[in-house]
Amino acid sequence: MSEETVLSQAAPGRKQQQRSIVTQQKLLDAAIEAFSENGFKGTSTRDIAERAGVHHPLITYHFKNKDQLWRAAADHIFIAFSHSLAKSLEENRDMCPKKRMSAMIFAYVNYAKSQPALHKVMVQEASYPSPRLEWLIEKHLKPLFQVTFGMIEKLQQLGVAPPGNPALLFNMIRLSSGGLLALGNELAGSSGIDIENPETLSEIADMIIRVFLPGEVPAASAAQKGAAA
Amino acid sequence: MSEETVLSQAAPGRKQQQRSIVTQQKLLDAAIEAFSENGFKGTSTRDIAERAGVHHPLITYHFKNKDQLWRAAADHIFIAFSHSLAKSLEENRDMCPKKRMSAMIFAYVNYAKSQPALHKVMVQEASYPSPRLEWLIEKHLKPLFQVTFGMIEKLQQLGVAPPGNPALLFNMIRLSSGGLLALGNELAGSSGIDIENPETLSEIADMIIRVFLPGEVPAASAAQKGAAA
DNA sequence: ACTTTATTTTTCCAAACTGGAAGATTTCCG
DNA sequence: CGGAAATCTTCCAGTTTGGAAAAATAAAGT
Repeated sequence: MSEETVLSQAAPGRKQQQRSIVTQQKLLDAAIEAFSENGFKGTSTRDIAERAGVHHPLITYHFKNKDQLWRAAADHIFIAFSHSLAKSLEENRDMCPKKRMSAMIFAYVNYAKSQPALHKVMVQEASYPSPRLEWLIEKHLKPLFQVTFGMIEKLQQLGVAPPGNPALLFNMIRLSSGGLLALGNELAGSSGIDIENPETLSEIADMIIRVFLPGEVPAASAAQKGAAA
Repeated sequence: MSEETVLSQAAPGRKQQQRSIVTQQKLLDAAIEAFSENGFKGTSTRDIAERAGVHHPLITYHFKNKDQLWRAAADHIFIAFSHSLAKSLEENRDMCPKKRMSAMIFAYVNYAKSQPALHKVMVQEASYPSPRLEWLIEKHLKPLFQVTFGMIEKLQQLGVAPPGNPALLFNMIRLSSGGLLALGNELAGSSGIDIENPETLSEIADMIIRVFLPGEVPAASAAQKGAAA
């Protein structure tokens, strides 16, 4: 059953059907929504099936059980997210470090808007230790963060980002974008911030850059990247 | 039964007993913990009673029902929080605006550490619209935020805080402190950040100030407050 | 001490919901 | 058409749900 499903199914005599892919997709979308709203414990497989408009035993069929469905949903979110960041990095390969990071922040904000579950699920799972949290950290967070820490450090060396623990700085950027958008329902009422307005998104990204990357790249390293080895 | 319980009980013939206060406190603490971990829907009254080490019908007795218990728990968190902020403001009444805001950020970070539920509950409730979210916004968030928006605006006028929508700026500060601490379980594994270490807390507060309040107060307004009316 | 009230304990309920299994049925590919 | 893939229906045994009601205990108030 294709890359979407749990563990490759050895040698299936026949290829996966189109409708099956559609069903899996609907279940994944519904699962992401439900898990991000109510957490793992607070979500029932029946709730997910209902949101997907699908009979609940199909979860067993496609994903084996609730836990595997959760993992597939998390994969879905984080793989798409890291693709989105990678694409941004790729497109700005030749820009200066500050422009590259700025582009990444834009990508971050936009992805967080289209998929608020990215951050909600993290908060849900970080509430208390669990095997899922460990899995999430090892499989998705660490690899993603390692890359970013390096970028931040370089920006600090260039005087673009303020000094201090780069991991801390990165997490603040992360929360100012993803964390902010996850609060969408609250911000409208409490702060008059409308995250549905596309202009608000640019406003957020701009402010993050203004605040976290206030310096300018020295002329020496502006042309191409690599200055301090 | 005292200010802790739901709606004053007209004229009780006798005064509340000490053990009752203790029970209510235990239930509130347990409720805060449980609701912040699993959200309203994902938390059962029995789970709360168990954490409190108390028989579950006592919830009905003291708080009427699950919804009222949630509200009492939220009140408990937010009232203590706003007291903590008010105290900080009071103690630094005569300082310059930047020092005053810095002190408030310290207070914020420290409260968020001692009560991570402050932010967790917000994310939980902001997941989807609900009467609880509306109530929270109107009763606690709006009043609290109004004050802070004003402080931020003044700091922007003084050139201490970067320009832009003050509400946005404030929410970023809020997420960089409260939001960060709510992710404690994750940060240790993903970023090597140990929020149990008291030094980490100062590091966080320092960085927030460095990043969000980079400017210095002009000498003219440094002596006392009020410069621009 | 004795009555009255506040608080806790025990027991119960009816309903909804839990994750998952099993088998019948339909749809699609070759 | 034959067979595999996917879906639908039905069922289950058990737990959990929020809350009610009544019985028991502990603390005041006098």
